[in-house]
Amino acid sequence: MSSPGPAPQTERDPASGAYLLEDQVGFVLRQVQQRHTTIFAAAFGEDMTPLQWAALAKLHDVGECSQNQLGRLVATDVATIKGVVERLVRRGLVETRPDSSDRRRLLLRLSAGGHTAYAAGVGTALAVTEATFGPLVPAERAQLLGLLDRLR
Amino acid sequence: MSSPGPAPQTERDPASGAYLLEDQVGFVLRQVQQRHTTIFAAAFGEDMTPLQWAALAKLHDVGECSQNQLGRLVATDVATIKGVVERLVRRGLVETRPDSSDRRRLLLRLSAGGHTAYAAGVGTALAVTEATFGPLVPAERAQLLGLLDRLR
DNA sequence: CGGCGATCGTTAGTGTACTAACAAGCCGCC
DNA sequence: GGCGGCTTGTTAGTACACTAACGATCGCCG
Repeated sequence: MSSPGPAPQTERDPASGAYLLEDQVGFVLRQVQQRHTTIFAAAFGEDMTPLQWAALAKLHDVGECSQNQLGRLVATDVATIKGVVERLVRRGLVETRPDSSDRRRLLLRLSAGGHTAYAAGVGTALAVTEATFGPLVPAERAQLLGLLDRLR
Repeated sequence: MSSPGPAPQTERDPASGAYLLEDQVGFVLRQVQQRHTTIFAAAFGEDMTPLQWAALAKLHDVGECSQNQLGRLVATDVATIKGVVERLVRRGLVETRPDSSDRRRLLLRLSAGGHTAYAAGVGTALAVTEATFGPLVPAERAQLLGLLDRLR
C-alpha cells in the first residue's frame, strides 16, 4: 500500500495570523477521505469502491429506481452515476429494464448476485466505518457526524 | 451550478440497528468535500483547483523543492502531482530547473506570476475556508478540525 | 392539439486519485 | 570499485467528479 499518507506536520505558530495550508478544512478533509478510501479498499478489495457500494446499498433500500434517481440518492451527478451503474451491470450485480410508462427512463435494481453482495458487504462496511473513526470514542464520533452533517 | 447537492435526508429510525448509508462517515465526508469543492470553484473560478492551490501555497512556503517532495507536502502521490505541476507550468505559475547535484530531480519554484497568484489568492482561500465552515461557531470549528486531525 | 419547458440519459472533455510497472540515477556497503 | 537497494520521475490504466452540450421524451398549459 503506497498511498500518499498524511502530510508532514508543520510546526504551528499560534501567534501568527498567516495562511497555513494544514489548518484549512478543505485540506484536512481531503486527507481524511484518502485514509477512508484506503481503509475501504483494504477491507473490500479492488473490486468494490465506496461509490459502487453506496449505489448497491441504496438500490437495496429503495428496491428499484431510475439511473438519475439513484444518482441523486447517492449524491452523484448523472455523468458519474452512468459509469458506476455500467460497471455494476457488467459485474452482474445490477439489472436494468426500460420503464414502460416513461421511455426515457432506465430502471435499475439489484440482481440476485447484487443482493448476495450486499448481504456479504454490510458487515465489512460497518467495519470500515469503525476503522475510519479510529481512536474516537462514541461521543466524539457522534459529535463529528453532527458537525459534518451541518456542513453537508 | 448543477452540482449533485446533498442527498435527500432519510427519516432516521433511532431504534433499529440497520445499516444506514447516510450515517456512515465516508458517505458524509464525500458530500462535505463536494460542497467544499463547489465553494472553492465559485470563489476561485475554473482556473484554480484546491490541489493546484495547495501546491502553489506549499511552494510559496518552502521556496524550492523537487516534484515528488512537493507531492508529499500536499499529500498526493507521484503520478497525480506530475499532472498538477504540468498544468501549473503550462500556465506560467511554476518554473522548473534540473538539480545539478542529483540528475534525477526536477526542482520547482514559483515564477513571478506564481507569487502574484499566491498573493492574490490568500484572501480568497481564507474566504473559502470561512464559507465551508458555514454556520459553525469558532469553538465548533476548532472542535471539528481537532477531530478530523485525529482521523488523518 | 400543439408547443414549450423540464427531465432522462448520453457523450466529450478536464482534473483528481490511485496502482503497477519501468528506466535512470544515487548511495552505502562489502 | 562494483553491486544491490533505494529514490526520482514517467507512463499506462482504472475509477471518480464535475461541466457543457445534445437528442429524445414527457407533461403542462394555453
